[in-house]
Amino acid sequence: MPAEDRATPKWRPRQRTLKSFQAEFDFSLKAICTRMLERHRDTIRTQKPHVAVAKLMPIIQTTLTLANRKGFHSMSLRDLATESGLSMGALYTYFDTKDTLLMMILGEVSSAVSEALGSPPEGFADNPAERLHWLLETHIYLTEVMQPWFVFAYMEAKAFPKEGREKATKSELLTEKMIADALADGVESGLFSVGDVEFTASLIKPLLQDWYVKRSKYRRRGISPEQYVQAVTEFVETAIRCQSEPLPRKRHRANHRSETAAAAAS
Amino acid sequence: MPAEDRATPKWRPRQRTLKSFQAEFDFSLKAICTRMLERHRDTIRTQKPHVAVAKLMPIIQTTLTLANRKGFHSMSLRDLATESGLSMGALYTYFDTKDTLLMMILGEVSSAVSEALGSPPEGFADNPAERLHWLLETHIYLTEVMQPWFVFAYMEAKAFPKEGREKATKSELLTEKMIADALADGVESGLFSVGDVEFTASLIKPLLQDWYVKRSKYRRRGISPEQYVQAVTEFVETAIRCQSEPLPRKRHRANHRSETAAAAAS
DNA sequence: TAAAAATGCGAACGCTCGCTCGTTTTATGC
DNA sequence: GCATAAAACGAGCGAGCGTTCGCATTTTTA
Repeated sequence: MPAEDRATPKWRPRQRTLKSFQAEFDFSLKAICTRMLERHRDTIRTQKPHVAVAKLMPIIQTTLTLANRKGFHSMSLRDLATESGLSMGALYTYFDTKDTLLMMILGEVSSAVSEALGSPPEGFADNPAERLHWLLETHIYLTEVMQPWFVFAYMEAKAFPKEGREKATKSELLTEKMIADALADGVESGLFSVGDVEFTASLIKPLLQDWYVKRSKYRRRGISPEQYVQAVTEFVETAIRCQSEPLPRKRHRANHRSETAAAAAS
Repeated sequence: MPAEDRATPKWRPRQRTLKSFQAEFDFSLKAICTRMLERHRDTIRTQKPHVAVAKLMPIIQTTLTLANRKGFHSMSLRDLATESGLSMGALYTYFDTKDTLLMMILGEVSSAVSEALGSPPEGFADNPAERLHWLLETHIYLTEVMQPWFVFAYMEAKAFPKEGREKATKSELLTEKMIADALADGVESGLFSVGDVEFTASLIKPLLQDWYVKRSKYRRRGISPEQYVQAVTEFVETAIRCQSEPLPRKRHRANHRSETAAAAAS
């Protein structure tokens, strides 16, 4: 039951959906593993690209599954070999160290963040609310598509070599900075009423993280990515909206409060 | 610079502080280890209570430090023995298994949650806003006082034996349920405007978790627990407030928006 | 102060880990 | 269809893990 189906008063702009995001970016396992191969031609000893990608896919897939279940450290390479249908020796043609495997995954996560969030559509200069909405929306759709990757990065980053921690931290701060910038924009143009934009940005961030860290909770409740986008946007906008004037936004529906209520009630 | 010191218009109610929370509950390391000993007299082989508590303290302290740095699994008992100033053998008079050590810590966390959040002051029946405020405040102060414990529970719970996971999950759901109840109360009395109370509660939760999971971030920014309480309360209340009538609350200051702005700006 | 109880100690054990390497199997080119 | 290169294999290595246990040391008791 997509939100678009219900009766709506008057005018309804086209909402960006998970599907439209997926049409825009290719974050499929295959695509990611292809990029991964390109970035690690030096450590991956397999010559033929199509063979390498074909084997990388189950390796990475299984790694994410096992590591997210028990922790990366607790996942033994023997388990990984068995589950992914390879031998111990074969694994080592795709990485030279268990830590390298970790870094390969972290690298794809942070580059995915840069790619998806790094190039916002133009024309946001005069519309901070829409810019903020785009940020939240894009982040949620990205982490939806790459959920196990982001959980992995979130849970394992701190435990590991310095380089990995820095990569994760930098990626996190980038997101927070972008939110803060959008907020600052809105404050400047008098649309938002925010005391400390950076502090507020750091309150918004956990709302985005919860979507992938606690994904199963929302799945259990039947909350779709689109519904989550709407709820978070609304929650945030209501909290930061300048009381004196309402927030006009092209893409947003008029009577949004009661509507989310209906959408959210499973 | 506590909030109480600044000039304030007219009437100012006494705000609950971290200090007043600490006066109410004893969640010092010593107190927790004492409770821990009582709960595990069967597995702790040391006879004299004061000896047991005296040794438990460095053991637990070190465990939290090392596990939060590298992960519980990656922390070896040899490291733990060295850092806590005991021998391998001595460790095993305080727990019979590494997993037991984990469970002992998880147990204290979940019982601390029950104790602190389980008995709200009376007189909230007719004031949902204050009830919600009390919940957020208490949770934030509790996790401030026991920060390493909560980080430990948050990061390690999923990786470990079924019993541990269930304990953590149950504790989490309890908190969420309490928030949802307070929200439902507010909706019923017309003070809050919330579509799905459970969904909204699950959006509020990550705001509470962020305080201890990302504690260093807020420390770096010079945000005090009191400031965080105020910011989160405000953020949430603004988002859920029923537009038609304002939220009257005994303990809240009048001009709170601009004030938080000042407080939050380091 | 000597006997007894409580506690601390750390080498040793069995096991699993990440990782290597000589061999076997599969794919490619002529 | 054979020679050669590419890839997969899996037993074996040393290291480090959690855990044990007999004995040394400290503390209490009488």
